[in-house]
Amino acid sequence: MTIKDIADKAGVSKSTVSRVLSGNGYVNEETRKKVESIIEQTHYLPSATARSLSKRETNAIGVIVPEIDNSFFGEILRGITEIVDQNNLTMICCDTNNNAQKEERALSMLGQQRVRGVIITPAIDYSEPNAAKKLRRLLNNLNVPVVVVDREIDNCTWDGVFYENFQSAYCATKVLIEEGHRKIGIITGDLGLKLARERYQGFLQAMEDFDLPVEPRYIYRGDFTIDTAYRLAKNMFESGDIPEAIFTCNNRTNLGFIKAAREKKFKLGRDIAAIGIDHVEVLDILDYNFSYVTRDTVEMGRIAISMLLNRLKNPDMQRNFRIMPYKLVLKGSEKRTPE
Amino acid sequence: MTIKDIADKAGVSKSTVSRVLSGNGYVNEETRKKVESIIEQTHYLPSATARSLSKRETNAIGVIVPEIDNSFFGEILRGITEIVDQNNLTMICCDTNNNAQKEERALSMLGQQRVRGVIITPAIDYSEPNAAKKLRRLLNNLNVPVVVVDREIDNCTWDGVFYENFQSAYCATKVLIEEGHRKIGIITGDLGLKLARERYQGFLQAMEDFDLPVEPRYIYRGDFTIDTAYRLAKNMFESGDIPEAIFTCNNRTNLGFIKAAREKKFKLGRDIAAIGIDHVEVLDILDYNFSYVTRDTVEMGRIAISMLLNRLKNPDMQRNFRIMPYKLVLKGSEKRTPE
DNA sequence: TTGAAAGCGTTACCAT
DNA sequence: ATGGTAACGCTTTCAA
Repeated sequence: MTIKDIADKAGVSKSTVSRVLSGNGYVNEETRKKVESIIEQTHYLPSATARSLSKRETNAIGVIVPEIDNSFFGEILRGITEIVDQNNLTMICCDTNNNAQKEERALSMLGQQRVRGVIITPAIDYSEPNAAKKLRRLLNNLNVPVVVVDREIDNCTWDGVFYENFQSAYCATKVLIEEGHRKIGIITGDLGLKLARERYQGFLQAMEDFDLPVEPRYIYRGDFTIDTAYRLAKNMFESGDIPEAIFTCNNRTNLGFIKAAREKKFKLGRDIAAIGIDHVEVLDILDYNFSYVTRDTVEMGRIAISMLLNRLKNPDMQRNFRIMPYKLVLKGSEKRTPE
Repeated sequence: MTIKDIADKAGVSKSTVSRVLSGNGYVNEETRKKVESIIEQTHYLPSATARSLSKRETNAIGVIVPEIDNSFFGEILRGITEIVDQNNLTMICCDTNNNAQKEERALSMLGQQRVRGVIITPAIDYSEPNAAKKLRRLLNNLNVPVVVVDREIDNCTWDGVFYENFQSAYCATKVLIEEGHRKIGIITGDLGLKLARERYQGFLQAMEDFDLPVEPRYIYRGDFTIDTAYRLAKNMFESGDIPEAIFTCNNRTNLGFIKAAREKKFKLGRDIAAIGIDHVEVLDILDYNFSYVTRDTVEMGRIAISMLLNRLKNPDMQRNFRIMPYKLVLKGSEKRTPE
């Protein structure tokens, strides 16, 4: 079923059908009705492929996430789809599983699909030293607008939505300090990532500003995974040398820590104080007493796609660089009050 | 940058370039090298659009989920992307937010994109009476293989991956019964959905088989949302007429119930027994004592996409209809042992 | 207000 | 082993 078939059935030319389809150009009311009814009857759907080729432009955008089954990205995707839908776009979605090689293939695929733009949260790459450079080259090669989400790419000029990493970490640490804790530890993220370093810096700065010593033995170097955070926390609890308070640096790290604490029968807010970065929906639902700083993740998705659309409309506008503000949510775990 | 440009630079014809690109047909080793090096240098990426138009076939598949930010679907998508990636396919992803109208538009979009097949978990639709019929018509109109996931569509013959709804509910209920509970309640899902009815039936059958009376006042009709389950459970706790054990029918319902129980200071496994359907990753991580029956969700995604690929290869094969087996995971909440 | 025809970037068939 | 060319299903320009 092609536009030609419709034209024949309606006794008009392809051009006319094309006009009623697109709404561009003049077409007699009678013929329009006629054509429309035939389209209706036949359930004709125009080929986006042919249309794209002819117009030299698709209506697809590419989205690359590193962990599609992480609720954080689920929420980002929810925000993106809302607006994609409102604008009659098509979302091509890729999951890299935090693997740079998969990311490269995804980028190549999106290039071949001639997407109008891409929204990306880069994969964490441990092995490759100049991974950022390569990623920039690949993205540049696409020659379309890019919006970077959450994880910055060094030395790039693309639009992006990020987070007040330093400030939120500073705030979280300050909360612990103001509760009177002195021996404060941190389970960091992968310090190869800028956002992890920023969070770590926020912690250090707060400690310094309040004249508290940073004890190296209370710095636990994690990698943003549940397993590592769990292992580090478990070792900590078993070591007997336990800080009064712990700051954990993302949703996975929060969970790894909480798991270990539960296992070791350390009750948050009583035996040890704790605060983290990022919310975990289920903990909220359960009114679990874990305090944290967080942001509106769904909104981050909406902002990312909006930036992309704006850039498409106005390619020369100045760089959009949005930093999501943090919100502090206290649930009691920031305290340490033996019952 | 088109195939023509590459051909010119290499001093050969488009045909030859096309051959080295696709690997089909003969091409001299020397010229191949030459062409390949030019492709390399210029970062040329062939147009999937043009290719699709010419070959009259895309390499895209469409995936429609009702709640992209629900971890259940996050896991399904993870399974799908794994295999999509291995097969050099493109995944176009749509979220319907459980809205039939959005679903309809998504289907139209996928039709225009000429996807090779679609994997769908239909939206729940409360208003429309003959929604199933309409959905079948829309899917039929696409004229491509369909794989239905988790939520059945009445009177259809498409391949599908579902769940042992009846059996898992029966098993869960039996666990409660064998723990010695007599007054057993249920928070159902939306009984407009077949899978919710099947789970309800499983409950009823187990009660009957063990000669236990089903008390209408302990049948709480939910709709698979956290909020409704929470409200129902809260009312139950406040009513004073509380069953000894409760069976909850999906991951959202589990959470709504647990929330209410926590709020009312009812400790699972001590003050009230409980068991649910579906796992909640975070509860597992925390070793929360909530018992449930569940399935391998990521695997469901893998199975769905595999079915689609098989059907594409062999259109006439008999219907694939896979029922995921349930696994029982006991964590203590099935008991009711005052300390 | 309508139609004819060229063109979009590929593939595939037929010659050579 | 390579090149020429028609075809894929649309849009768009130009002419009528």
